[in-house]
Amino acid sequence: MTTRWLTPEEQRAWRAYIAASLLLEDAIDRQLQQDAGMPHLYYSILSVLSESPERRLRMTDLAERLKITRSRLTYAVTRLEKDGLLRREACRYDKRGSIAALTDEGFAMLERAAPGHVDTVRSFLFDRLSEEQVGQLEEISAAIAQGLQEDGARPTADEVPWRRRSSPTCS
Amino acid sequence: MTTRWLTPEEQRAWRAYIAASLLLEDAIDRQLQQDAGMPHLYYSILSVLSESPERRLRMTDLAERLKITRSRLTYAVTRLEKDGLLRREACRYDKRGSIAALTDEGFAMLERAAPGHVDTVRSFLFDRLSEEQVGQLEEISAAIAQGLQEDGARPTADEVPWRRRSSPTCS
DNA sequence: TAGGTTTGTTTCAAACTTGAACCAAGCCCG
DNA sequence: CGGGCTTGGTTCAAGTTTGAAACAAACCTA
Repeated sequence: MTTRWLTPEEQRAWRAYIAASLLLEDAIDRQLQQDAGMPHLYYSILSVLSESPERRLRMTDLAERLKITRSRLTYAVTRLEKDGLLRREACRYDKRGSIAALTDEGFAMLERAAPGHVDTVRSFLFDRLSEEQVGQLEEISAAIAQGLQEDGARPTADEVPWRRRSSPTCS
Repeated sequence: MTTRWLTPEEQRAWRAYIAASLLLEDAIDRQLQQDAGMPHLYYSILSVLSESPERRLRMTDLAERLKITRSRLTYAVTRLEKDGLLRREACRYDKRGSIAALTDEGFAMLERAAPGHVDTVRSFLFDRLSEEQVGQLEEISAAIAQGLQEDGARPTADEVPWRRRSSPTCS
């Protein structure tokens, strides 16, 4: 079958999207690096932890929520642990498991950095969009993410949504 | 002034967006790495070059179109040059300048890789969106990008849009 | 036209990411 | 029980990105 190339509209959308996502991630990374000394992903790790029961989560669950590989998470957590912002704990129920737990220092850092971060997201993203567009963005993103989660994005034959095992947090 | 936190709608949109952009870039990177042996950015460099007059562009212009730093571009171009996919040429009009020129081999590689890449973008992005959503995505992206280009995203006091100097390609 | 500033590009070290390989520990089933 | 397969996590080398510093050529301007 012969390739179906992108229409001009799709071309424009694709390029605009690429540019926007690069610029946005860049701006956010820069702000957080400046004000909190860490890139966006690392901030997100702390943020997700802070909202989890007991402020702790198993590595795999954390990686899944953040949509990153375990390997990448391991590296990040090692750094954050070195900085004292979180601590690794053993999992009582599964001796293979390790749990990332936000420290008080980590929580404090988050509280300190959050306002600046939110301001940035607001001024670069939400201040530019109408309320309607915010809704559209969510739907579009959800559609994309959904497509990428289920099928062969990260090909693991048996990782089917209705069979999620979602191990308990061990909390 | 006290921080204006994100509304629940904004929260959802933000998280969905982060997840989608991570997953999408990941999938595209993986496909291109597999099929063309290079990450998405590197493919984009070749692609932009292929559409430029004489298939060549000055480093700074290239960096500007791709929304990346010159430093990052230098590294990428060095690698691509090593692979024989492009060549660096001196700029006749400005001895500081250097020009990246797509080689025939680079163009051939692009022709070989393009169908697979387009398929991927289509199946992970455009096949999931209605025609309307494609338009919305473009507008949203354009709005974001615009905000990030003009003001202090990359703070260079005199880099004001109406004073763009956009040096000629030396072609 | 010399000297200072700006612009175009590269370099360098430190940080981060990737993917494959590895090592346990759980699980399964004879 | 006792292998063999799966799962949770880390490790390692190679590749990439970052930001600041270095350099050189071009552009003032007095």
